[in-house]
Amino acid sequence: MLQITALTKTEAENCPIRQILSKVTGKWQLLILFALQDGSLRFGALKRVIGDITQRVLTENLRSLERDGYLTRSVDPGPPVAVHYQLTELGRELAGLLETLAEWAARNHGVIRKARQRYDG
Amino acid sequence: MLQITALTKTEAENCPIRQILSKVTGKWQLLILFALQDGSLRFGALKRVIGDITQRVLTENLRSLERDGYLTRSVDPGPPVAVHYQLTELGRELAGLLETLAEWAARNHGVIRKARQRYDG
DNA sequence: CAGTATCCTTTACGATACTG
DNA sequence: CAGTATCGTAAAGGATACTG
Repeated sequence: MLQITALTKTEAENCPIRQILSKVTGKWQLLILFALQDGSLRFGALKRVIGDITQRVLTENLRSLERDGYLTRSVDPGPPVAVHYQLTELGRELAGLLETLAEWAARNHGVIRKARQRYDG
Repeated sequence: MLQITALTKTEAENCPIRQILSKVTGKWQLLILFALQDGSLRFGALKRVIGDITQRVLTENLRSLERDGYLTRSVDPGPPVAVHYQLTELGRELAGLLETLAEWAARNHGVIRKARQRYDG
């Protein structure tokens, strides 16, 4: 098992596990992976499914996920052009793990909300 | 299952699952949970174990995790004072799930690094 | 349709100094 | 020892306008 704590600043920057986990960080990557679990989607559809993401941010996050190999981007030159995004096997694996996390969150959100109220009071 | 996509901006802000997952977001919460998995630690020890976190940021993140009920803070008034942080059952559950994720990252970081090189080239 | 470009705000984080 | 206070930086994100 690789070490991810007790690291100096430069070690931490080069830690591959931290780099990967930092991708799950951020509001959007997880939601994008979820949205693509049922099959490929075009840019516009993806934007509608997620709902509250801007075009610029969606593009940014798609590029980042594509770079790491979680999804593929394929252009069907029209006109009009149609760009399809689809999870890779790696992306499906990660999406599955994150879904476990989301299900846990769904089961426990009541408890957590109460904890917050207690702390704030 | 609660819905976490296709939400308006205000729905998203009130989505309990998104709120919980946003806690895993950020560089530090996950590392703090990991550091406390083997038992309680004092503030200073926790800081040393993580290595590259500042005092201010550690405090901030500990308060946030305490607020959600993932850990408890107990003060042993000295002098000198000693403050112990310890995972709750909820915290241990979350830490376990995140460890699964970290192990997956450890197994796949080679593949991901290669994907990045291909994309950048 | 699927983006870019620009500008702005917010949030996280870092560095350093100080304190009961 | 375990913080708080203050200041500054950087990255993420939001809003809006424009384009092949």
